[in-house]
Amino acid sequence: MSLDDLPTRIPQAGLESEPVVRRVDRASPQADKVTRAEELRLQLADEIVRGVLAPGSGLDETDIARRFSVSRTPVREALRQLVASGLVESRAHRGAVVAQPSIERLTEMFEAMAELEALCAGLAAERMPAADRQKLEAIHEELRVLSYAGNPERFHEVNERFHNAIYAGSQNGYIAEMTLATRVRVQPFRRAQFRNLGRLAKSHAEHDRVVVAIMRGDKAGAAAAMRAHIELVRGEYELYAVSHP
Amino acid sequence: MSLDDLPTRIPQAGLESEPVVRRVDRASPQADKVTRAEELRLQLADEIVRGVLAPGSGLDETDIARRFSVSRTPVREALRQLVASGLVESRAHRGAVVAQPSIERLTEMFEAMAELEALCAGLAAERMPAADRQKLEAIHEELRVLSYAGNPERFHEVNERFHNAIYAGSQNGYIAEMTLATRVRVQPFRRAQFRNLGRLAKSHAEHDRVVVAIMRGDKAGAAAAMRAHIELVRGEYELYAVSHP
DNA sequence: CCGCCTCAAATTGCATACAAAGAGGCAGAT
DNA sequence: ATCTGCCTCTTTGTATGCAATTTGAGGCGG
Repeated sequence: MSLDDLPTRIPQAGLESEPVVRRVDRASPQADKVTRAEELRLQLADEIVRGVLAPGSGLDETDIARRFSVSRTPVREALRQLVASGLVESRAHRGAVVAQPSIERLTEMFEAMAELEALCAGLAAERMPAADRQKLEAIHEELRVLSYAGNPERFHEVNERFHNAIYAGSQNGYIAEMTLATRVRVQPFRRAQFRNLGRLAKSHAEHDRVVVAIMRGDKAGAAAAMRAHIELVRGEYELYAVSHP
Repeated sequence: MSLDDLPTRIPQAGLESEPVVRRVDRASPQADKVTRAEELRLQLADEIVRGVLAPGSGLDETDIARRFSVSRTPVREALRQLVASGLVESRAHRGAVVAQPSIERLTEMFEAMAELEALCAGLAAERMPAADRQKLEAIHEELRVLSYAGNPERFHEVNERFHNAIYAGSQNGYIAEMTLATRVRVQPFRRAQFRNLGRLAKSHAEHDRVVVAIMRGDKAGAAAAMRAHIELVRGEYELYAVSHP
């Protein structure tokens, strides 16, 4: 899977509850798979990540098939892929549900995310091409402005571009994908992230230390700053208390 | 997926070319899914990892279905999961093949593996329970003996137990799974690893530095030693030169 | 009164039939 | 002779029907 395949910043679907598969017509060069299973996978992943489908929700194959006007076959394939990606859990003959990791598991995922993001930041400090460093600074500046404007929605969007830029800066697509995948899997549990506006400015200040270290080529500093950032961010989250059977 | 689900050390299938799905009757507590798709997934993953199915080999759905005496449906589901796990690549209407990453991609995967293993080793140095440390030392000792005996087959098996023990020592299942998954994905390209027996002793010496650091609780030392080990190991591999379309 | 066993309903797993999309070959034109 | 366009054939994608398994409820026995 490429970085852009993951459903992190899929265009807002609005509030249309039309039970129709939304065409994912992006201008990407390699026109993607146009199979129903693939569209379903993206659609369902999007809904899970955006919280439309809450963790623990049942994913009845027949229901979903009816909802999207397809047969159960592509639904099953989409669900299988979502299981493999970690967004969905299923047991044989017992149905599938949106993944609902235990608190311990979530803690592990956050720790992994901190380490992976720190790794990316450190590698970026060493290797990021000058042009990309400038772009990173531009995004960082954009975030500064947005932190004043106080638009959590838009801040969240640009914030993801910021982190993605650092993943790419690692110059290692495999690590970048792992990191993004982890971010995506944690996403459903960080819905309330930028609710309080004070967080925006704090976040920007933390970012600043990361950016400065990367610009300096300070590998250890960038990694440490990013690790600290993620750990602080983690503290702000409302981790849904989930009980596990 | 749990650590044990991954097909790293699946019991030898021998040379029986019987086209019958082998029952995976392990004594694990939670009896696994017994669906044909799941058995196929394990079987195919095993064959890919063991090199029976070489990178680039075509995976014809109908052929596989005939070979295992099942319909195409479970075959398709197994293939989809393998695609998601990275062992198989497929394009719509064009079939699936055993993943054949480019040299650049393989290099990325090795770097990721080095970093992940180093992370695990560092965390293990900090957190590993005393009992598990003793088990690690026991495995390490076992490897020492095997490095004299000069049995590459068995050495490889115990070597995996060694690394798995360190993954587990991180006390972070998510990171452990990522690391193992990466190791599995690289596996098809490191077949010739322990061909020359001199490598066994060298490998044990490198392990020794890792173990000593972990026992000391020396996080940075353990990480550095493991990173060095993986990078040395990487140098020994014959990376299949693959051309990419 | 509690627990176990049996049975039925619902849901997933699998098989088969059909549709659609690429790939390759052949023919005709340049 | 070569290139291009069409046609066919192979392979994958989808739909639908049937089989198998789980699970809950109800009855029977202790």
